[in-house]
Amino acid sequence: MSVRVVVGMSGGVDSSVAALLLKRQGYDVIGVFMKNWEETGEDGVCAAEEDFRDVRTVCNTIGIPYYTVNFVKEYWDRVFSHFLEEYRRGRTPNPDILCNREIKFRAFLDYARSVGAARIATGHFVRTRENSGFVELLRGVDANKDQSYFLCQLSQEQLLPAMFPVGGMTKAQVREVARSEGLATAVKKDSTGVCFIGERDFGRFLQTYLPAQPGDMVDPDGVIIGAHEGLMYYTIGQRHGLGLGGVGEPWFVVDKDLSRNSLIVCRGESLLFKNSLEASRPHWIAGEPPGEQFTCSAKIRYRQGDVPCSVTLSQAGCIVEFASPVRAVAPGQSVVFYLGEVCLGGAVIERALP
RNA sequence: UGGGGUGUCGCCAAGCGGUAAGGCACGGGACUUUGACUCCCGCAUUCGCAGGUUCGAUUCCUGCCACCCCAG
Repeated sequence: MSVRVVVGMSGGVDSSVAALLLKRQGYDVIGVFMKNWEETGEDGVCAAEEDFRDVRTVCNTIGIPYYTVNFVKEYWDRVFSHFLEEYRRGRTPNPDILCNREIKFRAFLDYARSVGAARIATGHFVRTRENSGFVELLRGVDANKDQSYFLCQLSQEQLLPAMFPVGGMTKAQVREVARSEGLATAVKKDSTGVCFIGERDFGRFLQTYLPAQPGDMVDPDGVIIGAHEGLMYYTIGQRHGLGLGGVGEPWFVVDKDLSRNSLIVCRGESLLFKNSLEASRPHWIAGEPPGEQFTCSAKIRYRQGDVPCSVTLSQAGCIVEFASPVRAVAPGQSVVFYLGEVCLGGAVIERALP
């Protein structure tokens, strides 16, 4: 009896190929499509329906059974409500990091076990490696698609049963395998936007859940130079959508003043560069931090090169000091730590330090 | 109602007789499993208005209008 693996299939190429590879390797593969969001997209079309059709087609091609599991309530309770709360506080959350911790590698893992599977797999571009009894999370081989940033909150318990069949491949190789095997998703465009929710007019999307509170746009000296529609619509480092013209360099959001409901903007980016930050609730994939104080590298947003830094654990969380300034430290986003190829874990950014 | 100055795209701003630079904003696209950033493309047949001179005017002249400044 071969080992049963439940593959989380999104309807995209990566998870399609992940399922295919596992099947080839002789596993007892079951494809499962997660439905985590109810509403239809802006065009009125339910993208999830199309995605499930693709999952069905691909599973038929590979020759594996497929099912759907509904985590709409779990997603709302454990991910989306927190997402809204963060925006309400004027912060910029990363729902997908939470989604991985709470849904894809928790609710989904529980589900897999309930159907007799010891392991789960996804199409994430990451790798794992066993090192003296621990599972390490490694960056994906394709540096351009590495998704370890999004998995920074996973624990040993979650990583141990996880398999990432495409983590050692490049995106081009994944597509080539899909093409040569005749998988329906071979040339399907990569999905973007919040996972399970998709590409949206973000302002309008937020507006349906949170009330907008217009206020002033002020420069660093406090001079009012415009009006904003609601602090939640902007994030630190943002340039567009401010509607501010005039002389010289473009304007950027450099800070938010919640007490005055004002958006602080400035011409040029110089004020956006910071040397250190404070983050809360650090999570270590190994279960323990490397030390009370240590050096590593870190990135403060997805698809950004990591910068050498030193991390010092503190009462509130940790202080991260960078070797070179980082641009646009945004509270609510995650700072994720790396030691070479190994993703150590991450913490939630609370504030930039001067 | 004496003097001086200025009126070019939503905002700045080149241009000074030869047939409207550029930046910001904005729109579209690319990139992207967050939000952002970035990149690419687009964006004034028209230069406050009306006349005149000229082969030809945003550029010269006249008048009018508007705004600004200094005087009062």
